[in-house]
Amino acid sequence: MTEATMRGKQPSMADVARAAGVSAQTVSRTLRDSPNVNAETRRRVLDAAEQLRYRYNGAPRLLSSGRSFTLGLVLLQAGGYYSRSAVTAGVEAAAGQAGYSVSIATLAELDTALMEKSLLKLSDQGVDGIIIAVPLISVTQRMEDITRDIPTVTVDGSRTTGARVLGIDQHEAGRTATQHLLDAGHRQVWHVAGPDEWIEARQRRQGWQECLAAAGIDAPPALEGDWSPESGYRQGQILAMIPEVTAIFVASDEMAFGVIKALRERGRSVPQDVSIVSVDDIELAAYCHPPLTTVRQDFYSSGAAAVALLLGTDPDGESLTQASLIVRESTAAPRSR
Amino acid sequence: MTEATMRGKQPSMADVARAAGVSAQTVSRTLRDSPNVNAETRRRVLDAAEQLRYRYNGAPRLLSSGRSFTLGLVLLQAGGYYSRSAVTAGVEAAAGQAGYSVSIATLAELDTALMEKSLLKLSDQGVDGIIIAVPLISVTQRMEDITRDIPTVTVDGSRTTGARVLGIDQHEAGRTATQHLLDAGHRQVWHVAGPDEWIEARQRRQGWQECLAAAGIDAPPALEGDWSPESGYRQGQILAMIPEVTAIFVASDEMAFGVIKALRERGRSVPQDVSIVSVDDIELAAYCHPPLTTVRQDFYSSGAAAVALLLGTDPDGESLTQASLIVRESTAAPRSR
DNA sequence: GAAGCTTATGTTACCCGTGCCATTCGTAAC
DNA sequence: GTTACGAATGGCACGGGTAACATAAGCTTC
Repeated sequence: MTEATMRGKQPSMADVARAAGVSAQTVSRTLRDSPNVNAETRRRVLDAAEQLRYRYNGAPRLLSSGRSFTLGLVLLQAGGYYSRSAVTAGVEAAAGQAGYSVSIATLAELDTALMEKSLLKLSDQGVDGIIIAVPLISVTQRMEDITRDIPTVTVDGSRTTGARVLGIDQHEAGRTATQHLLDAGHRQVWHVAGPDEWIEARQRRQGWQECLAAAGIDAPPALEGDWSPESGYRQGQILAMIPEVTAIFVASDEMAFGVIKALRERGRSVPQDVSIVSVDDIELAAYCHPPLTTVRQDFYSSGAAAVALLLGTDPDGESLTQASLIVRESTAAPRSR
Repeated sequence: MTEATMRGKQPSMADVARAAGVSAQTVSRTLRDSPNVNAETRRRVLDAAEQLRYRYNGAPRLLSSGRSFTLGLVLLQAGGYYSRSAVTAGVEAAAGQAGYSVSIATLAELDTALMEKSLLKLSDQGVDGIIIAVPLISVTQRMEDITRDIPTVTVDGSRTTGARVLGIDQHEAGRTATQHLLDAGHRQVWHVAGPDEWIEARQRRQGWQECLAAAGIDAPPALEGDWSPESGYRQGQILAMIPEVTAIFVASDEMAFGVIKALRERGRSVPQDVSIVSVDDIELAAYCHPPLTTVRQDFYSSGAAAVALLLGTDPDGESLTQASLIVRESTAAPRSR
């Protein structure tokens, strides 16, 4: 970068202090709403600051007090575009509300070294807290170190010693989806799961198993995708070849798109031949054919909740938004035989 | 094992300097890859840094040199989830490559005041550059001030005096899509455009008009959505009632989902009755029914290109990735009458 | 061998809020 | 009247890199 980012020199607290006829310290106190400032003095300071277009500068504070008012957010680059965006928006909104900025670190793939690197990078930036929205495949010593030193929340349910955990109850989502299919009259429910490293995926699968077990049904083997529609398509091709399959619980909407495409190509229509329930309720779920019956996840809120948990804003702790079933047209009673 | 490794105190450059028997300045030079450092000295410094687990601290640099090695990214919260994620990923990857961090600011909606607030916030953080990925509805003085002081790139084509502009040629996308429909034999092409504030939307519309004009066809009035599938659905309901409509160019995949749903509900099938071409090639475009013919946009690359432009990494300037037509099954020849 | 240049390294001031302590003043308590 | 105390404010050192300048060698060149 040839052109150094030469900002015209901004006024400092000292400038404001001079203009207001007080000391820099008083300016600092005024701007931080310290109680011991005379109302008249405060007014003079604020006027001067306004006059000079004074902009607060966080860097020295980070130097002297160690607080940056920045939160770090770790995301996975591939897949789950919708949920990623929504979580980000929720985090950023809640953080902004509390006067914090958000610095992001995206992982090209799930890899311990990359994760370490991202955490180090955030740590180097002096972030006051970290939100990890990807699964921790394996926790290294260095990761432990960082998450012990910096308050951390993981929103996918994996944990280190230090990190607190926030998660929508994914068992519930799995049970809800499966039960809906059983209620419709299906005798068996198949499952296309997410990657086993993701706790969300594991919990949804467990919820599915529990629900089947409660109904006295032996669960068939689960198929595993990677959240992408393409992986759903591949697993769907397999399921399409099994005549007994009449109901499938797919662990994400995006994979469900792929499953439906595969079924259609094999001449099995949804929901007449096969019913599908998935999870997420992405925006497009209502606009595909057939519109997806799905368990809604409120990603925006969980992002916001993660921030609240991190900053201690929300003393209630885990006020998790419940997953709710949205019934559309991808589910129906099985064809009577 | 020194006391510096105890919790709390991070070692500073001075600590490293002491351990390596050099001055702090030499440590600084070594870590910044300054050329004027003896190989032997460099080794000693790096060894000492390694030994002490030295972590670089960016705050003082921001103080003394005004450089934060952080870039700001302004995004719109709603809609366009896919493109937003992809742009973010591209920006973050390219920035990370160059040693920069990315700080995000999401706008709840397109609003001048919110935009100003976001820019101010980024400016306060001392970002070295800003990437604006939303349209500037109207440019205020304060926005001008900030974008003059801080290098800025807008990726949607809108501009301030200071900002440089990076944009995929959206005229071309509009022409390509429209021409494809004309080539298939359609005599008229309708259009569902994006919001007029977005330069992308305007350019796509212009491309469509130009293409029709070149073929000697009077363009019908364009309908306008807001990028959301829901808005596509509403406009689709209107188009479905017009018997002569046989071909529609939709300004985004997500709106196309809505248009197709509306057409289907009115008994008009795609592509037998109506052909659809859209823009973006989001991941799900290939997995809906019918799979969308669409003009691919490489958001990831444009995010990366924005960073390159900002940092001057890419001297070629605007090395824009071309938009390319992906033909799937939402287009066909019109029914012969 | 002295001037002139390059390379390697050190010294010092500075960036700008904030923590800590000192100071002043007014007032309540004894 | 003197002590005690809180409120309001100022003074100053500090944090950890970095720019700018200074210094000390090593090497050319005539």
